[in-house]
Amino acid sequence: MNPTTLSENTSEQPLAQVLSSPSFSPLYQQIKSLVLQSLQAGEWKPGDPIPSEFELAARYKVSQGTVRKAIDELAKEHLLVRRQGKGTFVATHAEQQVQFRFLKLKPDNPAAVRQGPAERHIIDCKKLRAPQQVAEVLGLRTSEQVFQVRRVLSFEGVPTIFEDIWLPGGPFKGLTAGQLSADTRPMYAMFESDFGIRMVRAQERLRAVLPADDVQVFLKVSAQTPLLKVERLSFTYQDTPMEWRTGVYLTDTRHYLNELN
Amino acid sequence: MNPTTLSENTSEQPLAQVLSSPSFSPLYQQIKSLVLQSLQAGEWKPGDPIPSEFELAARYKVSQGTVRKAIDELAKEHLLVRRQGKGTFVATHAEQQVQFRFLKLKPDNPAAVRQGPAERHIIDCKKLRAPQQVAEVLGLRTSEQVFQVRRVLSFEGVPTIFEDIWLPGGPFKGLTAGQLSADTRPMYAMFESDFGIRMVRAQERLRAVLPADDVQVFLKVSAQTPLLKVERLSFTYQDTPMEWRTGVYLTDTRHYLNELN
DNA sequence: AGACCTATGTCTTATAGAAGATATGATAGC
DNA sequence: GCTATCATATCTTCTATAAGACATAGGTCT
Repeated sequence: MNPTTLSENTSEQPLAQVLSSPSFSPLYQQIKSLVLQSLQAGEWKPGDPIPSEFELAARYKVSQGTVRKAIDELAKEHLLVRRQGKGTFVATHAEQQVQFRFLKLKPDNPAAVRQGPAERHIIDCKKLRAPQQVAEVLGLRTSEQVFQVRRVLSFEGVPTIFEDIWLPGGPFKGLTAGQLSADTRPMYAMFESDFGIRMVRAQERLRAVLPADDVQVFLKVSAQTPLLKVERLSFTYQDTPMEWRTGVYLTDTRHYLNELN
Repeated sequence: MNPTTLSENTSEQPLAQVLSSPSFSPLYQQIKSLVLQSLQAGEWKPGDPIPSEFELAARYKVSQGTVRKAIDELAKEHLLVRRQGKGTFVATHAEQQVQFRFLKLKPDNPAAVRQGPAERHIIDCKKLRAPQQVAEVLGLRTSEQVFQVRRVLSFEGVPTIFEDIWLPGGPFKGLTAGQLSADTRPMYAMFESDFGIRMVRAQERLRAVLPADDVQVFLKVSAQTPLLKVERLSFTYQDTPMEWRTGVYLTDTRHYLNELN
């Protein structure tokens, strides 16, 4: 027997990969992958507790410490949340008041304004064939359907963000404008509960631009107002791109905050 | 005996903090702090190896595994670099070709241009009393001296970045314009080798602006060209602010890349 | 309500072997 | 005698396992 990779419940053996196997990865990394698969398969849903470390250890036939290291990493990536004395839970966007997980636009003077939730206004929600560029970034064919959602976010009545959101038609089958308007939760929370899609990571490209004609109208700004353009590609499990979003932010009284290390 | 915190070499006891102590932190966190202190004190200089895990374990009177966990975290924060079979080394900006650790301005089309190093041009380097705002962010008094460095970075001959850099006069005593021009390494590498100052983390605030008059000249752009303004506050060990930098980036053929998770 | 038990995650210690890097010494060939 | 090569030893980090002490949360029994 020569298990270079770890599948579930194969034999009674400790399931340690053989030495100098062609492509080596530590045991705890393999466990991490297996847990990730269960996560993606929906075996445990957001908010649910996953089995205890000892149960998982028995299931994968490794020690509890190895499971722990795998879970440690998943917890650091915010895919799982540990609660001492209770268990380990699948992370969810719905629960916490992290209003917008990826939105990092902060008021310049936090003390002056009380940061209420943003007011949201859906402009439209259309279903259409994927334009060339959208198909490319989302890994679709141009023959496939996508949703296009356009909306404006306002803070204290001031229109501040205009967003153009593209979603693949398959996974988001049944999405409607009404649903988008009615839901008061963050958009990613709705993706999770209504479509079972959890965004895991994202990549943003920032630049400074001047507003296009329609943006001038939506944000009520002149053609000379510089705006922060944010192109965001969001990924779900397994690094599958699931959302392509381009937004323009008004940054006269707010800024995009970024922590580096 | 009731050691709630861990100091070096106190007694022969295992040095575990007492239970339910008022402010509790795990042992490995305390070790981490101690290592951090040695790092800051310059006991081990950038590039140097630190003592082996067993040596540190003996020194702090804890087990090797605890030291390991402390070092794990420091390595994840890029303060230390582990090399299997060789040892653990103090991270340095000098070595790697990570040309600019915090600079995330990437060409839109990486394939088209071969990304050579940026050409640097120092405009001036002055020593003056800290202006109000600079004093505030750097935690100085307005009576204290600071250096102001202004420079332009160009890519393939195109002036792309104009930066205004403020450094506290004390730690950077002796800095000259000539030194800045002569050094071909990244600026943070010079800070490290010449002044023993290592930037550990930074915070950036981004917004879109139109160029001021002088910026128009330096970057050769019109008054209507939108620019990405980046205000960066960099911290050294112990979260001490050590550099205040405001830059404007030309983002017509480049973008600021950000990874979120 | 209070005392107690149990299940869970957390922190520390300990042991063992694997793997990479380096130094040392023996040996073979010239 | 000198040098090149190989084997070995030793030091390092890396991975896996195991065990005990403890904190926290929930339930149960009195």
